[in-house]
Amino acid sequence: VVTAGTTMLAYARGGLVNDAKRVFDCSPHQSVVSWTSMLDAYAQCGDLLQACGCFRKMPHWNVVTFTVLVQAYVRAGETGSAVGWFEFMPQRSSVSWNTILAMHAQNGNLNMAKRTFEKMACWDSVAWNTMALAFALRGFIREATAIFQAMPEPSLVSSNLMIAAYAQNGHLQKACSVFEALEQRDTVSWTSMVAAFAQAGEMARAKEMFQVMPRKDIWSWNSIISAFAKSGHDRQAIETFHELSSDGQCRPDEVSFLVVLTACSHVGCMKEAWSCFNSMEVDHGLKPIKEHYCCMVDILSRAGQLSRAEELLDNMPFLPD
RNA sequence: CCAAUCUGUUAAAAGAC
Repeated sequence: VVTAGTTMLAYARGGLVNDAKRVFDCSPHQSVVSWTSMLDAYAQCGDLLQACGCFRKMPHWNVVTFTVLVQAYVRAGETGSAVGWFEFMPQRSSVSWNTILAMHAQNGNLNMAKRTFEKMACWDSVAWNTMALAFALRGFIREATAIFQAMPEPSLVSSNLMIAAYAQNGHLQKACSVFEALEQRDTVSWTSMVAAFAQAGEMARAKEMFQVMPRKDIWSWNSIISAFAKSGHDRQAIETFHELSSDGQCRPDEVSFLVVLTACSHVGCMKEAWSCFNSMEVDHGLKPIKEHYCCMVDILSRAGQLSRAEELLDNMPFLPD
């Protein structure tokens, strides 16, 4: 019973809801925790209907259950229902409050974010970070800075988000200062700097950051590949993608393919695009999604291969829109 | 503390300017 939730969560993170469900069904005794993990699995894969169904079937709910449900509505973009359930739930934890706060921040609803923040009984590090983000996303970088400086206990996440906030608002130097002031850095810090230099058009320094960073994850790879593709270094993007494909630590994901297909499209290299697209499923077990098809159709159309583009659309496993 | 919340990578088009 204790490990069922953990196992299910592992499956859920990998997008393997069905496996999570199997573990759940095989558990001799289903606790609130395993029910909630199952609910979360549906929420994480974006299946709101299943999530709601799961919620209704549960024998008991607690504050975590409700919060996961609220989060499911947030992920589905159902702001009203999220708030509705948030207000309905019998108790709210700081995580519940932070969930709603983050929703308003992501929606760019600064006023609601402020109101929520003011209503909170206490502000933990997540609440402070989310509030700084709310300002940064709307371009209020001075206010974000003020929040950052007012934080009682800024965390690595706080610094990382400020690096990105400064970079996205054109303050590369400030991003660098925050990065240099860090005593501990994680992969997010480094990747944020790769993106920061790239956004400022400093590709040489972006590349250098990528090369010297102590550990790279898939986000780091995608970040540099995307930077190459956006700056017209499409051959480098494709080359780096191939390095990633033969890397021992990381495997390309859906984003990697989307980005490399874009690079192929820029250079008009249909052969390369096809071979990438095909290797997605064959070599990497990744199902192309709408965006990949879109990109391929675009490449084929530009190359004048309209019949092949149509053929691809006809063989798509989902309905075109 | 068996589950929930904050940070880095995402194509094209449209719209706005």
